[in-house]
Amino acid sequence: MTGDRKRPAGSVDVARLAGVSQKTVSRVFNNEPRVSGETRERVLAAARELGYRPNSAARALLTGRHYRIGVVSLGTAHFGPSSLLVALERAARRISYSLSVANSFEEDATGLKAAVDNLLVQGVDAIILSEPVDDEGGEPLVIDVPVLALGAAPVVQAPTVLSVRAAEGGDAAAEVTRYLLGLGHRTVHHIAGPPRWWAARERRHNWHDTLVAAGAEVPESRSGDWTARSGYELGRDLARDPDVTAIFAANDEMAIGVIHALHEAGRDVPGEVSVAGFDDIPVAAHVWPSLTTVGSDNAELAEVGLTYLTDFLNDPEHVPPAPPQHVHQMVIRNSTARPSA
Amino acid sequence: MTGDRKRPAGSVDVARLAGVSQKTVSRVFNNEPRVSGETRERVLAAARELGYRPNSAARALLTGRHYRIGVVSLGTAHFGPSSLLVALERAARRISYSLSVANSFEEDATGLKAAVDNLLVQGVDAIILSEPVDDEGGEPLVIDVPVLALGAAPVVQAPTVLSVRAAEGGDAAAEVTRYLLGLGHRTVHHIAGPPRWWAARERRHNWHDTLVAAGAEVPESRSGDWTARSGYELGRDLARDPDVTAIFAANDEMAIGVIHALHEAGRDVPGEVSVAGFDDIPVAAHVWPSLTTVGSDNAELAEVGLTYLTDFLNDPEHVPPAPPQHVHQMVIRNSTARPSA
DNA sequence: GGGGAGAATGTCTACGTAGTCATTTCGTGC
DNA sequence: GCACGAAATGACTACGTAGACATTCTCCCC
Repeated sequence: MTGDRKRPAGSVDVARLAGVSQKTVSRVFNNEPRVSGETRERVLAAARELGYRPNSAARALLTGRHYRIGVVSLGTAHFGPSSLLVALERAARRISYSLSVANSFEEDATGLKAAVDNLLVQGVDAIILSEPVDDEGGEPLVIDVPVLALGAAPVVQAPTVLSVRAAEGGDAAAEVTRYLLGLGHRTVHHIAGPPRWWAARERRHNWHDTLVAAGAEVPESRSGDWTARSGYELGRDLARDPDVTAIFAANDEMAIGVIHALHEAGRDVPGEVSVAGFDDIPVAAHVWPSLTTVGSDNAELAEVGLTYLTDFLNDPEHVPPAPPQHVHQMVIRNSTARPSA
Repeated sequence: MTGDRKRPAGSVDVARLAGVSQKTVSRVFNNEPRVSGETRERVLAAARELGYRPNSAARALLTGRHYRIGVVSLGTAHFGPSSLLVALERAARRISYSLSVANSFEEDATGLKAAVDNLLVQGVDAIILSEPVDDEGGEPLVIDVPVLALGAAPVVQAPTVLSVRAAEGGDAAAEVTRYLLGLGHRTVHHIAGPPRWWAARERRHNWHDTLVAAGAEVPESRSGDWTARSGYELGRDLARDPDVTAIFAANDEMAIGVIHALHEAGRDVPGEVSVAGFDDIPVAAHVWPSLTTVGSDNAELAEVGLTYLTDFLNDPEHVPPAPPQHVHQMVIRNSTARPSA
């Protein structure tokens, strides 16, 4: 009945059907004020009949705005990045933006640049670096749209670089380390994340400084790759050392791997060795023993960061003075205890 | 030195600098054959100097192709969907497509429609439904681009609906159930996923049919929400029932929750109760006890599905006769064993 | 050296929308 | 009933690219 439409209806078709000019259709769909209620109704009815949908490409061509934000995530399905991505999409959609994703894969040295280029080519109004890594190559990444870095500001050259920082005194890694020392452990061993990652370096750094400040011996730390498997492998070495009574892993999955290794070696957790993780992944409360860890509210981080970013996009002159902050929350469960004896 | 460019360079600017026509620039950037090597060089040099990047919006406006694929994922950070998303992006980028994500949130009944609309508005060449859920409303979802359903074909009305199916005889849930029965368990209890989810229904269905085929009693199954917490809560009930000796959870996280509940109730796993999961998440090998589960190669699923889809987009007349298939692989670990006496 | 084929490049145009500015319509006061 | 400002609408145009078609150039052969 409606006739087959070879190509989708445009605002001109809607205008013809509604008996108005194309410009008026444009006005209706952009919620411009100078349109009478009756005309608006008529246009909307016509649009509905034709199944009209504004052409985003034409709009972007003309205005230069895409209403799309690119997110550089990492090529992993770890809980942190994944939940952040979900939260970002949700926050973006609420303000009528859409999200494009590009992953920077660990094994590919040029991954970050390739991911960013992929986003720039398709047209994005800004780029969010979720869990940034540093480019090893040394030459800074050139990005010609504003950048929001979540958690850190890596070496990028962009018109504007915004960031969401950890709250003052909210060094979560330090808090965990202090907590373990406070239980009576002589020192705390650390299993770090890959050093390329800003988050991994920061956690290691805070752990290190906390030990030094407390006058505790600083054991050598070794780096895993965030996976439970890497935690397991590094954990087997630690399990052999009877002096090890407390281990802080840079994320929960490695912590779970460490506990696995300790179990296998016959060392009780937390009886002989305390283990703490980082992230508070959903299973952390349900593994055996349940994991002491630090959670962060990724939903809020995404919401706050995205608002900060789009506020800037809408009014670049008016950069908020202070970047928003992000807080962590330690959760004490059963994988940590006072040292025996 | 390069002078400030208020707006980014276009192909016209490049053409002027290179001393050629705009159309020739277009040819170079589209790898068209009729361009001499020397001209190509000159154009590329000019483009480099100006920092030229083809305007995707203009191209999309003219050609109607966006080289962008929309993925409807779910608003969760579970391993299955997340790893699939990562794999899809990787596969898409390899063939010069980009990916837009929209999440359909569980709590929002209109989530699926809203997610799809968000994708359609921004312009995508096709939509991938990862882990589809059925719209409860009953009225089918109308999508005016081709759709690829991974794992199932939900009720959508689209010009083309492709799907990737489970391989023949690859009923992974059936395989797990048979395996548990084969160990000597009288029957197998099941903790299902949310019934809206196609995957949850299918696993439950296969579990059910396998029990019936084996002449085993079919216990009532209850549904969780994929989280470890829901598995824990449902598991507490099962832990009280001494007849329960084998439990098959619809995903690994719920299985971990179930084991938690059993531990708490003092029931040994796998000594008294065997528990199997589904997905083979990375920590499954490292929890205590390590988890018997079923893994699937999401990277391959993404690769195969995306190739199938883009082949179709490039040549719609030539639909491959049979949809590609997807295989699962059972991994037996320490959470399952023969029933004790 | 004229002709011709094919390679290389150019000209012109349309895609669908929103900005700019012009024009029409409406309501109000006198 | 006329002037006048504001509200409502319209006409025209540009955005950056690629398709269709035209034109020029190159090389080779008789």
